[in-house]
Amino acid sequence: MVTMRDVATAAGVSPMTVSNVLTGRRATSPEVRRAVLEASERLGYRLNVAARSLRRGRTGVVGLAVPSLDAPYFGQLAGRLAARLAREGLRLVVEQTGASPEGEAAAVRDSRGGAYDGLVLSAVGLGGDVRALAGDLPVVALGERQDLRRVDHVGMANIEGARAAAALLLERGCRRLAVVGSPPWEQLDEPGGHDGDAFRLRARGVRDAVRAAPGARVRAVTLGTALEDGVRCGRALAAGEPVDGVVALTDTLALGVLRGLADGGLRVPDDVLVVGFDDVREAATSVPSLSSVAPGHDAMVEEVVRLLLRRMAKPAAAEEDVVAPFAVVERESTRRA
Amino acid sequence: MVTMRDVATAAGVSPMTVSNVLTGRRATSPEVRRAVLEASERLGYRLNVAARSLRRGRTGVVGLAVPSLDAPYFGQLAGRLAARLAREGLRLVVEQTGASPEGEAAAVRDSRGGAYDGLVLSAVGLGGDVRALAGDLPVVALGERQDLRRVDHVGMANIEGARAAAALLLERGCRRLAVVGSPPWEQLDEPGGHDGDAFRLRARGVRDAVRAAPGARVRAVTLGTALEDGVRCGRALAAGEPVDGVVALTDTLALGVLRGLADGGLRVPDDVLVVGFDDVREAATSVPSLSSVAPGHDAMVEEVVRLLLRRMAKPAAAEEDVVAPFAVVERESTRRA
DNA sequence: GCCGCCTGTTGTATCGATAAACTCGGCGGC
DNA sequence: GCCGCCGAGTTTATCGATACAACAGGCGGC
Repeated sequence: MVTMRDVATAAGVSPMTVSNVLTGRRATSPEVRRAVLEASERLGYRLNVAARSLRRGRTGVVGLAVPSLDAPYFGQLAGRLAARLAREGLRLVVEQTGASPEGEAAAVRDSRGGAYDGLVLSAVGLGGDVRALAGDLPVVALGERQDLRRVDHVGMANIEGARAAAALLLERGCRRLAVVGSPPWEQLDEPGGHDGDAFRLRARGVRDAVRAAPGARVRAVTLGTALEDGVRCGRALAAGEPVDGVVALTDTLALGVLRGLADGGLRVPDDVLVVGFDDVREAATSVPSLSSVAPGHDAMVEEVVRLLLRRMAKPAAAEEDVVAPFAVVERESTRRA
Repeated sequence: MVTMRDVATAAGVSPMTVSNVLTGRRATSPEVRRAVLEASERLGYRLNVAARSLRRGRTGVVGLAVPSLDAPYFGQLAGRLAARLAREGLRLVVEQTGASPEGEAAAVRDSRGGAYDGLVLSAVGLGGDVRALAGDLPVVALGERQDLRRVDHVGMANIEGARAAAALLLERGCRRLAVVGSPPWEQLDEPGGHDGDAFRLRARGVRDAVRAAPGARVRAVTLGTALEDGVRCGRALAAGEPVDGVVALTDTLALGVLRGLADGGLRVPDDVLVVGFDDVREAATSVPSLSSVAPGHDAMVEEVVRLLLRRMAKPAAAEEDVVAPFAVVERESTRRA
């Protein structure tokens, strides 16, 4: 392996000068600079990032821990965040937690080893005192565990957004709704275990809207959260007691539901209206295109970066909890003929 | 920051003993082990990965560089690969190259800094001597640049797969085909610039199949490679000279085409048949579901890991170039009523 | 003409973990 | 009863880059 010392020897200067030339942190004479760059090029020198970050105590890398990499929502989040952080001179690396509290805790703990200057944690299961786990590592949480304490947090308007989504269906005349992805109805207000997760909050929003609509009913159908689970829910809905509107708590589920309803012979929007949540890119181009709650992706990414940079600069700053503005985007899946 | 020395002092042993207890590389007495673990826990000790990898020369991390994180194909690849590498005790981190040769070259160069023990490069634009760029870093390339020299490579059966996809349409009676995502037809055999990329290879496969079918014609429609570009292609096809079969060179394009054709009032499969390539998860659940060429994802991941581990163990081994077996998966989009 | 200052360069110590060599008490073998 | 060996632990040196202080030399000011 070629080290700075090798380059220094080849260029006839000290290692420190090589460092100065390559980082540009100190002035160097043009001749020396040229000699160093030439030697570095010729030897194929590569800076050792482990050595640098050991010495500097920083890496210039931000981690993003997501439940799974193959869900469109997280992929799109990662893409946006990577692009935004690049503008700050930071690299993003993404890793997968497997959607388990243990995986998420491990991601936080491991990140304290100094591999990242900061961590964006898209938590679905982890609760409790994340700050204690994170130590002095700057962490910004996404997702909706109410008991994510003492960390900066960027949230969505889950309740309000879902309420608006359900209200849209009700406005379009639906009276027999189904919620796909909701926890069992009777658990919505229980504290404990999963209190505060996005699914529960969104389900509450739907319930609120239904309660406010005279004559409307709603039932929960839940078989998981993956695309294929949505398909199964859609089939179950087509086969069971008739419904005229479906609120799917994520777009991934909603896209599955579209498929499942088609399997069961129901047409959207002719027989049933469907609305999703998250406004993933695919929602705009599915057949039929999917109405969805857009949680303000760009604003969220902006806030995540702002909070992260602020905490990296001021470790002791007070925690912030911000919620991005949402919008309901109406598309074919809720448009009455 | 709590270091090993701090833990050692607290436990009344030497730092080396702490290291031995925590890594388990040497036997230690039960009492000492307990004392060390207790102290480590109490002080909230976290191993510094920079220091470890500086000393060890390895990190236990494999990098995956993909053009973009928000394309379903790459997200799904990342998910699969992460899961598979976890079984080998390796972590995967993913980064985005922006689909540019510069971004890809930068990913390779940066990875030589010792951040990763190996790199999986999903290249779309990078050509030339990747080995020279990579130096001693183990690299396994995915994607189809023919001039990716002197690196291990896991490929798809692009020509054969695309030929089979087109053959499927021809078998179903299509005679006026369109290829979406193809380079301009007259460039298919040109050497140079982009010779060998997946789109060109796949387009050639389509051409081969059409040439072998008496009376069949084909034209290329290309406006980009993103989902939205597929939509525009679909609309253009619906508006232009009639076609009865579409080969989209990626599933992402194909899903867009389905939407675009619907916009143009054409029904799939009644008016037009559509087949994609990649067999992303969404293909199984779109409406209509999408026939696609499955490039053998699991086999590919298996081979990638095998080649990577082999090269990490034997840096001087001869380069291998393997191609996974493909299969055409037929779904609704090519099924005649 | 001497002094302080500025610019460019160099030694030295250090970041934290660990490989390798070394120490020491106990124990079985001949 | 002595020797060599083994297990458990310690010491020392090192991985590669860089913060920091020290240092050489040129130059303008009084």
